[in-house]
Amino acid sequence: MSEPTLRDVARACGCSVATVSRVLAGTRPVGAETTRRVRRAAEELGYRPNQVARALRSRSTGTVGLVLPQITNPFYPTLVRELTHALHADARAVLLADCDDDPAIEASRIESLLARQVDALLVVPVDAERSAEAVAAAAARVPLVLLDRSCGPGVADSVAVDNTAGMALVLDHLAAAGRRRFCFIGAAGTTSSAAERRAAYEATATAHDPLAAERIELGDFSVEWGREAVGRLWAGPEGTTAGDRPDAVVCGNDLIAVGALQQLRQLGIGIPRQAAVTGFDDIPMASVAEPAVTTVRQPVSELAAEAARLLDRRLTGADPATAPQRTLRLAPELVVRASTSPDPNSPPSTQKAAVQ
Amino acid sequence: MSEPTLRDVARACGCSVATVSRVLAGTRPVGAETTRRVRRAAEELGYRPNQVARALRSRSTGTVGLVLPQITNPFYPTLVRELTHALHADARAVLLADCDDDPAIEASRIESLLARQVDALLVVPVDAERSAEAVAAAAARVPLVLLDRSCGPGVADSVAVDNTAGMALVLDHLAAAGRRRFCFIGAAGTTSSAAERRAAYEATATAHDPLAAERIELGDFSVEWGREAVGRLWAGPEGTTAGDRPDAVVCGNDLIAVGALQQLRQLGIGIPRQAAVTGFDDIPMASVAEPAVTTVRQPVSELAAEAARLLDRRLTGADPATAPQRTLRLAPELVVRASTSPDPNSPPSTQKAAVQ
DNA sequence: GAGTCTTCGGAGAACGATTTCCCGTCGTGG
DNA sequence: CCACGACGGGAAATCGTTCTCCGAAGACTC
Repeated sequence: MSEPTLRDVARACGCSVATVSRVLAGTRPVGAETTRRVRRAAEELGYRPNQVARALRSRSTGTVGLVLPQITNPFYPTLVRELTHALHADARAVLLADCDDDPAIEASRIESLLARQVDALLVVPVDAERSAEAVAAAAARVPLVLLDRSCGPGVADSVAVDNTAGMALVLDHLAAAGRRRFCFIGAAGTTSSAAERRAAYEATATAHDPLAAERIELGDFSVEWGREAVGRLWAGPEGTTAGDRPDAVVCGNDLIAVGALQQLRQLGIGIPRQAAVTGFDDIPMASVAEPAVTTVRQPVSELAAEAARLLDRRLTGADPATAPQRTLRLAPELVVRASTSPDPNSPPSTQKAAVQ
Repeated sequence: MSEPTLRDVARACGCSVATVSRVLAGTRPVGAETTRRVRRAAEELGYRPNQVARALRSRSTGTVGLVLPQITNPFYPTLVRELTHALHADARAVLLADCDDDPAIEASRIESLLARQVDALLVVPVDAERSAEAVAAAAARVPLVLLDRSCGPGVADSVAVDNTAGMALVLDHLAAAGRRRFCFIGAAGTTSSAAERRAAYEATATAHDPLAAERIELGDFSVEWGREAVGRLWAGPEGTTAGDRPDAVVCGNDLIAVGALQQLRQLGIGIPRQAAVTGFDDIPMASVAEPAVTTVRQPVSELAAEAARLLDRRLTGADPATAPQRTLRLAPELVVRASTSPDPNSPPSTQKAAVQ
């Protein structure tokens, strides 16, 4: 009736559970004839090892928790895909938790995953500050890798794109195309990617345009905010002449860029003639917007592969706990599309950031 | 050092593990004074029940497997979000598996989830035919709910949108707007949503346009295919005059519609003046395309809620195995946008399909 | 030929919770 | 005064593996 167990197989082939376990797990050599008998019996009964029992005994579930701020952010599906495939290849399963961008939910999800005895956690923290406590507590209990965003220094291993380099690619590209009056639409809050991109913009753009730091609008990573922010920037101080308007709208991510684009078009601003627009992440939407958005592509596969590698080191490595923490910064790539390029017919070109 | 167990708590408060378990699980009344002592000890030690041990003993992991064809299809993230939230509310965790649109991978993922003793499975099958065997085998072992797509009759409980009703909404809307020459770009293969939408198009469109069934292009659910298919349709037979071109391009989903839109614009076809374009699903991309795509919105929250409810009935319900299988069809909603509406300034309107 | 290895297999103790018995101790009614 | 039920609590079996001991038997060395 019910699922056959090791006992059933042992009974069927007339030997002990220990022997069956050894044959099936291959942990110790077993006589040829016995091996054959065990294999046959297991096959005939359709025996499948119970992973829960195995996990209890071996103190390892072969399961990794993946904690995301909001899976509906179009940047994450690809990441999830790459991660699950990488982890499945190591015979690990993925417990998924979505946090609805709320640090409190995030803390409770992490707690729940730990209670389920995950072997490790992959966390994209909601917020650098408000996630820090829960993440640090979790990192003290299991190997933990921060992904895409970080969360205070020295908390855990971390893999992310080099936001500063990415922003530099964008700004250099815009400057090379003759843009001189920059503005930035980003996300408020302390989310590390938001903060890093903002800081990189301030630092780099000021070199090209002394007033760049004064034209910064901060909201959240959404299409709606992109629209609203353009409204604010273009409402501007009274008496502003067209010549004072920004000619380059640098956005904190692609969602914002898409919103900005919509609003600019509605205001009758020619893209890219009167204003160039750039995004960040290279989500699918960026390439179907009209005009297609120039953006910074994150190396998602590498991100996932490195995260899996870091986990593996901690889980199977020589010195799991004592090994020094690693922080990896991956080089992004500029994807030039029609929203900044004067010639919409030229094929989109990409440019890799220098490897650091 | 290591995580405290029931034994540790029992030792700390001077009573037996049985008592501690009873207090914490609340399975049997325990004296007031003892209860207090146990609670304090548990609190002080920071005791957290080990879910793996609990699962082994109680034969229930509180875990549900979610099997998706391809999480990078923008329709799924919202579904995943709703599902995880609904299941977390029932104190269940979600093991996620992505199949890369491959029935073989799907079968192996399902097998792996079953070995991990999931209490139930939520499956969006890759293909109605080639997924049937693995899904049926799984359904025989645990409660299983098919989501969004089905997979042969009588295999398992199933919740999906009413594709036929959705297609009817689209076609009626187009006909009411005076469109007369329909064409359809869909997905080949036996995936149930692909097949149902295709069939519904054939049946319904023919009523408005006798030639509708002759203008069908089948590929896959992607932007690229949308572009390519438009190329084919507009390449058409030699000598075709503009008056013979379709004036309505009905697409199997939004991705296809976006691709179609791009190609039509490139060909210089005015949207919606010369040709209307419609999609299906209402993914975020549909509303940011230019022009925004008229589409059929799937009731994703309801889909998730109903799936969770079906699972719950099987898991906690009166007669888990014997209860008759249920097939739910949810009513979709038409979202009219600029790709079919002559007046781009009028706010997008929505129209609910009649509840059946 | 006696002692020492090696090899193969079994018995049984974990792992950490739940749950079924069972045993005292009261209180109470006959 | 005794029997009986209710109640609080403990001992131990159980879930299905893994893994550590142990023992027996054959192979080898000196």
